[in-house]
Amino acid sequence: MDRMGNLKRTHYCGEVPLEPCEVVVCGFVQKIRDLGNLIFIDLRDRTGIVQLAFGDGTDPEIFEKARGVRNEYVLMARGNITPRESVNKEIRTGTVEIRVTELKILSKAQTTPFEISNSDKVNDELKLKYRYLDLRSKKLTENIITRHRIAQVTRQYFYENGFLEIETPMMMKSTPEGARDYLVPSRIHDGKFYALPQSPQIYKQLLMVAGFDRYIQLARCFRDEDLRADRQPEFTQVDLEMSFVNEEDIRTMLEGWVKRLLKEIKGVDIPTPLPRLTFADAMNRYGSDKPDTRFGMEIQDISNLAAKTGFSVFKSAVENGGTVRAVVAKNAASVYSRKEIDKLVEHAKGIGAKGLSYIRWSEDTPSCSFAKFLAEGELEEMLGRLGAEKGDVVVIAADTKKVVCTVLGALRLMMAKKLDIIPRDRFNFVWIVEMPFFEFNDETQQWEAAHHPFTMPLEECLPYLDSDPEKVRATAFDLVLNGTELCSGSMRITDPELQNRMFEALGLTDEEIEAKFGFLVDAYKYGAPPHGGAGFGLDRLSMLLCDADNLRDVIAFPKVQNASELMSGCPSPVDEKQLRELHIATVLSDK
RNA sequence: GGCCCGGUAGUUCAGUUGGUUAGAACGCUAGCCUGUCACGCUAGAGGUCGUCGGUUCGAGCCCGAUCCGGGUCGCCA
Repeated sequence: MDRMGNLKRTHYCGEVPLEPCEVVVCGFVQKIRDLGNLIFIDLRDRTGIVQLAFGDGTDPEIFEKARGVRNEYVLMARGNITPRESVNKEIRTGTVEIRVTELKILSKAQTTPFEISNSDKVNDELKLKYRYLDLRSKKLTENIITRHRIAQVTRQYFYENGFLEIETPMMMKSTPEGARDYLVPSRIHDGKFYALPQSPQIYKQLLMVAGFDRYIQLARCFRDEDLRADRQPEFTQVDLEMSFVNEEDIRTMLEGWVKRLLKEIKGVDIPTPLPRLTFADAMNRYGSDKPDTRFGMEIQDISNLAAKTGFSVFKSAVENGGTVRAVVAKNAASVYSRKEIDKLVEHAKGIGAKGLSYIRWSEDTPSCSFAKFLAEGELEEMLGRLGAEKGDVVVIAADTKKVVCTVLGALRLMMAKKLDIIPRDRFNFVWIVEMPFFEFNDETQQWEAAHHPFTMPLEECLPYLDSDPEKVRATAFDLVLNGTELCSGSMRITDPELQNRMFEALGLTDEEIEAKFGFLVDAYKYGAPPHGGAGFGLDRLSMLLCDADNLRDVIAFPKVQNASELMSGCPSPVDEKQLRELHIATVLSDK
């Protein structure tokens, strides 16, 4: 193996000049093509690939050395950029090659457990165990670099707008409301714990009280909850807070940022202001608080029509204050056979529906699951009202409004995916505004705060706070992109009395309020600018801008479904000695 | 915690009704090859069929349990 010595890299592989000159490049061996008296090596670094050529005038000693090179060896090569005899149009440097005059093998490599250039197809478990190898792949390298650029544009934008980047503590007070905390035991304080932040929420509000006026942080956040494709236990949030603004001002600021990002990262112009939907509209039309608006198939209310029929399921739903609604899937009859529709029905039941009615119109006569309850002409009237035509499939749910919307919202998405009618490379942002302040918990049969307890209700809703929780809406808003929730924001409560009422509404006693949030309530007694802000999921945003469908593809060292990391094997047991120092005794579960 | 999917050479996969020595491609090793870029040709090595148990004369295949990974529901104020 060689040392670099005095040799210095002059160019990255993917960025070499395309005219004759001498260069020094470094990188990993992507591919070797040995033709006997002629050897080609594709050398790869984070910028791309360049071809090294040996033979035809190469010093015999260097040629012999090149013969010993294997995939993923780390090389440094000096040589002359020379036009190629035949061009590779796939890569930027495809018109040239480097005739090597000096070759250093800086590191050898064992045969890798999978081929880097083919890693797309390899099982995730293996790739995650050797994450550092998978990160060499083109896709992950590009994603990680794109993420860097997103962070860079983000900082630039907010700096330009007068935001200060301020770090908040990673070890903070545990506040068990909401998601589970990751705890950090204290060695010095027997039996006491820090928590890792679920978000810097309280600190950033206190920064406003401290007068910093505009704050931004690319903040690491931690939640000890189960994972999903779009949920990691450890994630990064573009966290910001502004003083002397209203929620409209916050949204405008965010829109400017989103517009800049899409332009600089994707080269796409998105019109601002971004469209907005009230929470109620989103639920009514899309059955979701994070609607994918890239396609239609909106939910239609046919309650009054359905109530007239002889179908008792429809009638009783409406009579009991519920609703009957439908989604029409255009030209779906060929894809949705009876069997496929049965699957839909099963799925609907899995998410809370008692059943599902449908009309499948493939032949001249539509086949309708509740036809025998209908009088002459009623089916035609229904189809006409829904705008359904031959070839379409209609699914109908009858239940409480909440169940109907949720079920049809899920089916709408499912069917659209299967029918492949969702346009890719569209960026449909939508604000969800006028979020409800409380939500009804079916289990406890109580109204509970839908957001964190610092969220300000809408001014006009304050009178209903105690009397009529259902009517109270919050200053909270979400930003949704293509059906993924990216951002949550709101104005904050700065009135200590109102804040105390909120804590009480959450079921906290005075003692608990004092112990957990006393410092925050106190802070607001010393002069607090009106303020609000938002937290924006950087990982999810990166995922969407990289056209990835899993957060793992935009996080360098992600965790898997059971929250462990396959490469290092954490979490792992620790020494007895460490536990004793931390005053910790473990109680293992039966398993 | 529930439901669904997956686990066979290093990798991606195939494997018939339960039946002889478990195959292919890529990768790897060796040899040949002066313009390749999915280089080509020849030969070779490489397997605890995730693990444990059961049924059977006989299990990659059937049954049970379990581990690992993925998706999803619950959960994520």
